[in-house]
Amino acid sequence: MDPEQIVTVARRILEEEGLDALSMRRVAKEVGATPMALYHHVRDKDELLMLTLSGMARTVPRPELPEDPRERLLAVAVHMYRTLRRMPWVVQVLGLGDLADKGALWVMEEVIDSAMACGLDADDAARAYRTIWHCVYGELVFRAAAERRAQDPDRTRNFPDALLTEADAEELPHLTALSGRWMEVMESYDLEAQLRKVIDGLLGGPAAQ
Amino acid sequence: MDPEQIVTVARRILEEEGLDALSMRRVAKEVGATPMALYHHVRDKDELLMLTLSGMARTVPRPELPEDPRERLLAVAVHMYRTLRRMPWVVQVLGLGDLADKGALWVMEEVIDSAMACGLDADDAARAYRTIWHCVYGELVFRAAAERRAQDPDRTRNFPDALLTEADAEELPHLTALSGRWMEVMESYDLEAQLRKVIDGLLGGPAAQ
DNA sequence: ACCTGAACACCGTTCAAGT
DNA sequence: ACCTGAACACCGTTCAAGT
Repeated sequence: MDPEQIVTVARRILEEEGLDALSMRRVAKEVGATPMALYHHVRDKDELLMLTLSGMARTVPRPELPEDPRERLLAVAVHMYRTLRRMPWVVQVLGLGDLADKGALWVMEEVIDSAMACGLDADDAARAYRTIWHCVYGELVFRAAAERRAQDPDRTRNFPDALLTEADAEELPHLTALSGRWMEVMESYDLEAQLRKVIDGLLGGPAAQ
Repeated sequence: MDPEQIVTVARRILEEEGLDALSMRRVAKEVGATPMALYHHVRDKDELLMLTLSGMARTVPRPELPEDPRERLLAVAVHMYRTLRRMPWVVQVLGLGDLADKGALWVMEEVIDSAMACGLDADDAARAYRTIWHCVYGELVFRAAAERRAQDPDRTRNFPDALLTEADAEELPHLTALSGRWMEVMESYDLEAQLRKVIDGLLGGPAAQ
C-alpha cells in the first residue's frame, strides 16, 4: 500500500460520489487497511485532498488555441470552464483552499501572456486572471448547486420566483416582470458570451478595428 | 423552545465558529434539549441552515446609492461584497445551494434596474447580475481561503510561487517574472476597480461622454 | 518503518416510547 | 403536539502496542 494507491482510491470515491462521501475510514476500507495505516502516508485528510488534486491537470490534453490574443484569452477561460464542468469534485476541493496543481499553471501563463499581448502590464494581467477565474468558478459552483436542486424535487425553490408575492410588484418591478421566466433566462446564460464582455472590459474596450 | 430560538443559537455558532462547528447536537445542547427535539421544528440540518440565512438581509441597513445608473450598479456590487465580507459564514452557507433571503432581493432589482437604465434589455440585465455576483462571490471565497491559510503558517504555500522551479523559466516566463511578487500583486487586487471594468464590458463599453 | 486495536470525542437521523 | 432514550451507522484522530 503506497501513497499512490491511497490517492487513486480517494480520487475514485470523489469522482463517483463527491466530497461528502470521502472519509479516511472509507478510503482505508477500500484500500484494505485500517484507518490508521493512512496516517503513515498522509498527514491528515486535508493533505490527502491536496494530493488528489495534484496531477489531475496532466489528464487533460492541452488544447489548440487561437493566435489572436483576445480570442486566446477567451478560449483558455472557456477551456478551463469546460474541463472543470466534467470534474465537479475538483471544484469542490478547490473551494476548500489554496490547493493547486503545477500542471495547471500553463493556464495562468496563457491568460497573462494573452492579456499582456493586448496591452496590459504584468500586474494588471495577473489581476485580470483572477477576475476571469472568479467568473468561471462562480458559474461552476452555482450551476452545480442548480443541478443538485433539480435532482431533489422536494426542495425546488425556483429562486427568486418563490420569494415574490403580489405585494412586491411595486418595490421589485423588474423581478416581478421576470417572474416565471427566471429559470428560462438563466438557462440561456452563456458563459462564453459573458466572458467575452468581461474580457472586453478588462482589456479596456472591445477589440479595435 | 421555539424555532426562532433554534435559529438564533445556530446563527451564533455560525458567527463565532463557522459552518464546520455547526451540528444538530451542538445546537441542541446549547438550546437545552436533546438532539431529537430539534427535528420537531426543522426537517433536517439543511433546512436549519436555510432558516439561518433568511432574515439576515434585514440586519443590514440599505445604503444610499448614487443616481447615475452605472455608478449605482458598481455601488450595489461593492455593497454586497463589503456586507458579506463581514459575514463569512453566510458565504459558506450560500455556497451550499440555492438558499436565499427575500430581504436581499432589492440588490438584484437594483442591479437589473441600473443595467436597464444603461441600455440593456431585461434578460441581459439579469445575466449581467449573475456575472457580477460571480465576481463578488469568487472574491469572497478565495479571500476567505487566503486568510485561513495565512493563519495556519504550517501550510502556507504561496501559490503559485511554491510550484515554480528554475526549469520552468522557459515554459512559464510571466509567472517566473512575477514570482515572489505574487502575494504583493494579489494584495493590490481591488475588487471595486475590477468590477468597474467588468461593468464596462457588460454594458458594452466605458461610460459615454 | 509500517501497521493494528482500542479508544476518545464526536456526527445526522430513525424509531419506539413516553407525557 | 412535543419531547426523550436508546440505537444505528458513521466521523477524524491519538495513543500505546505490536512486527
